[in-house]
Amino acid sequence: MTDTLVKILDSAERDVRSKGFHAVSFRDIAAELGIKSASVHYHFPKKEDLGLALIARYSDRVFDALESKSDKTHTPKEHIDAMVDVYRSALAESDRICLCGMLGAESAGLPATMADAVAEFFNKNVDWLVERLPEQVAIEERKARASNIVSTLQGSMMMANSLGDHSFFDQAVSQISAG
Amino acid sequence: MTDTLVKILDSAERDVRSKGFHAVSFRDIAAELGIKSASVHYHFPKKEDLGLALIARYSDRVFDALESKSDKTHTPKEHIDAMVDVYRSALAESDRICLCGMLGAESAGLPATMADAVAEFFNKNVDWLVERLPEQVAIEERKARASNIVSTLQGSMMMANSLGDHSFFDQAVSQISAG
DNA sequence: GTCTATAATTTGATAGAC
DNA sequence: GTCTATCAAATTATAGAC
Repeated sequence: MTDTLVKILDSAERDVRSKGFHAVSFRDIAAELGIKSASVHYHFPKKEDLGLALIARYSDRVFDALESKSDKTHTPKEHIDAMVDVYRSALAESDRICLCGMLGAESAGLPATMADAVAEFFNKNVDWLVERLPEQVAIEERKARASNIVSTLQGSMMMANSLGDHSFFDQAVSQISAG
Repeated sequence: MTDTLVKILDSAERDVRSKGFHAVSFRDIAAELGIKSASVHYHFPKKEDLGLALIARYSDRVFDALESKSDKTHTPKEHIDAMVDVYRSALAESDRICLCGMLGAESAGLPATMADAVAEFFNKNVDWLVERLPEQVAIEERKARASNIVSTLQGSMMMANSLGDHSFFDQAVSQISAG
């Protein structure tokens, strides 16, 4: 059976991804698991500890999925498609936006350690793409294309969520060029 | 001199756009103006009232700026550039993301009236572009392009904010095609 | 319109029993 | 590891004086 720590992270991730970090309380999380808030504090003494654990786990999951989906692929187009699929799945499976999309918006109101971890997630996303875009394209152009793609994925997730229409995501990302 | 109501809206907008709706309190806003929270409640009895007023004012400002910037322009490219400029100015002048970008992320944790107003803002943004893209392009394709552009603007604002680098926005939106 | 005062609730967090 | 109990602070919101 799943242990409490994982259940706490699962519940907290759901809550943060739908309402934001400040709108989620230890009591909310505890109540969802049928335990007390003091038990949540046992696993994560400070809210910041919980936030950092959420970001670390989420980032690992995204990059594991990226490696897995692009395992046997080689072309830039296939790598772009892999990232689009990872984001699409994140939206479809949870009906929620990206954890770091939420925290990136709230950035200025978060502990600096969390804001830094979120920024690192974004940099890693862009870098992952830059390394897989066509070599013959100038590095500055590759950076621009990668920045554009990750921005589009983040923005379309947020808007699809707000509009209550997942097809908005597909519509918006359909315009991402093969580069 | 500016009256209190406008000062409240200005202060609240700054706070919500940097930390999120739930992270902002009536006391925060009052303290910034050197008044008491009860005085803020006089102008906006419920927090929801304040939120709705913020969205209405922000939306009006954006569409006024769009009309103004695209006043004497005619081509689709000029209209796209106008919208990019409006978003760039919103980021540059405030060092903050779009109010509705923040609230769209927090959507599920907001009063339904606010979530609906935010969704309407996004729909109006997309529609504004759809009406200005080339007529000869099929309507579905125009919708996809418009959705892509607004998504990219929202996403790149959020990421530029998280990364503390406004040039990220310029890099990402430089890829928006003239269509 | 702004204030003081306060109610009712929620929050992050801790001490200590089991 | 989970609980009860509790705290200090913060939150939305209201009543009523000025």
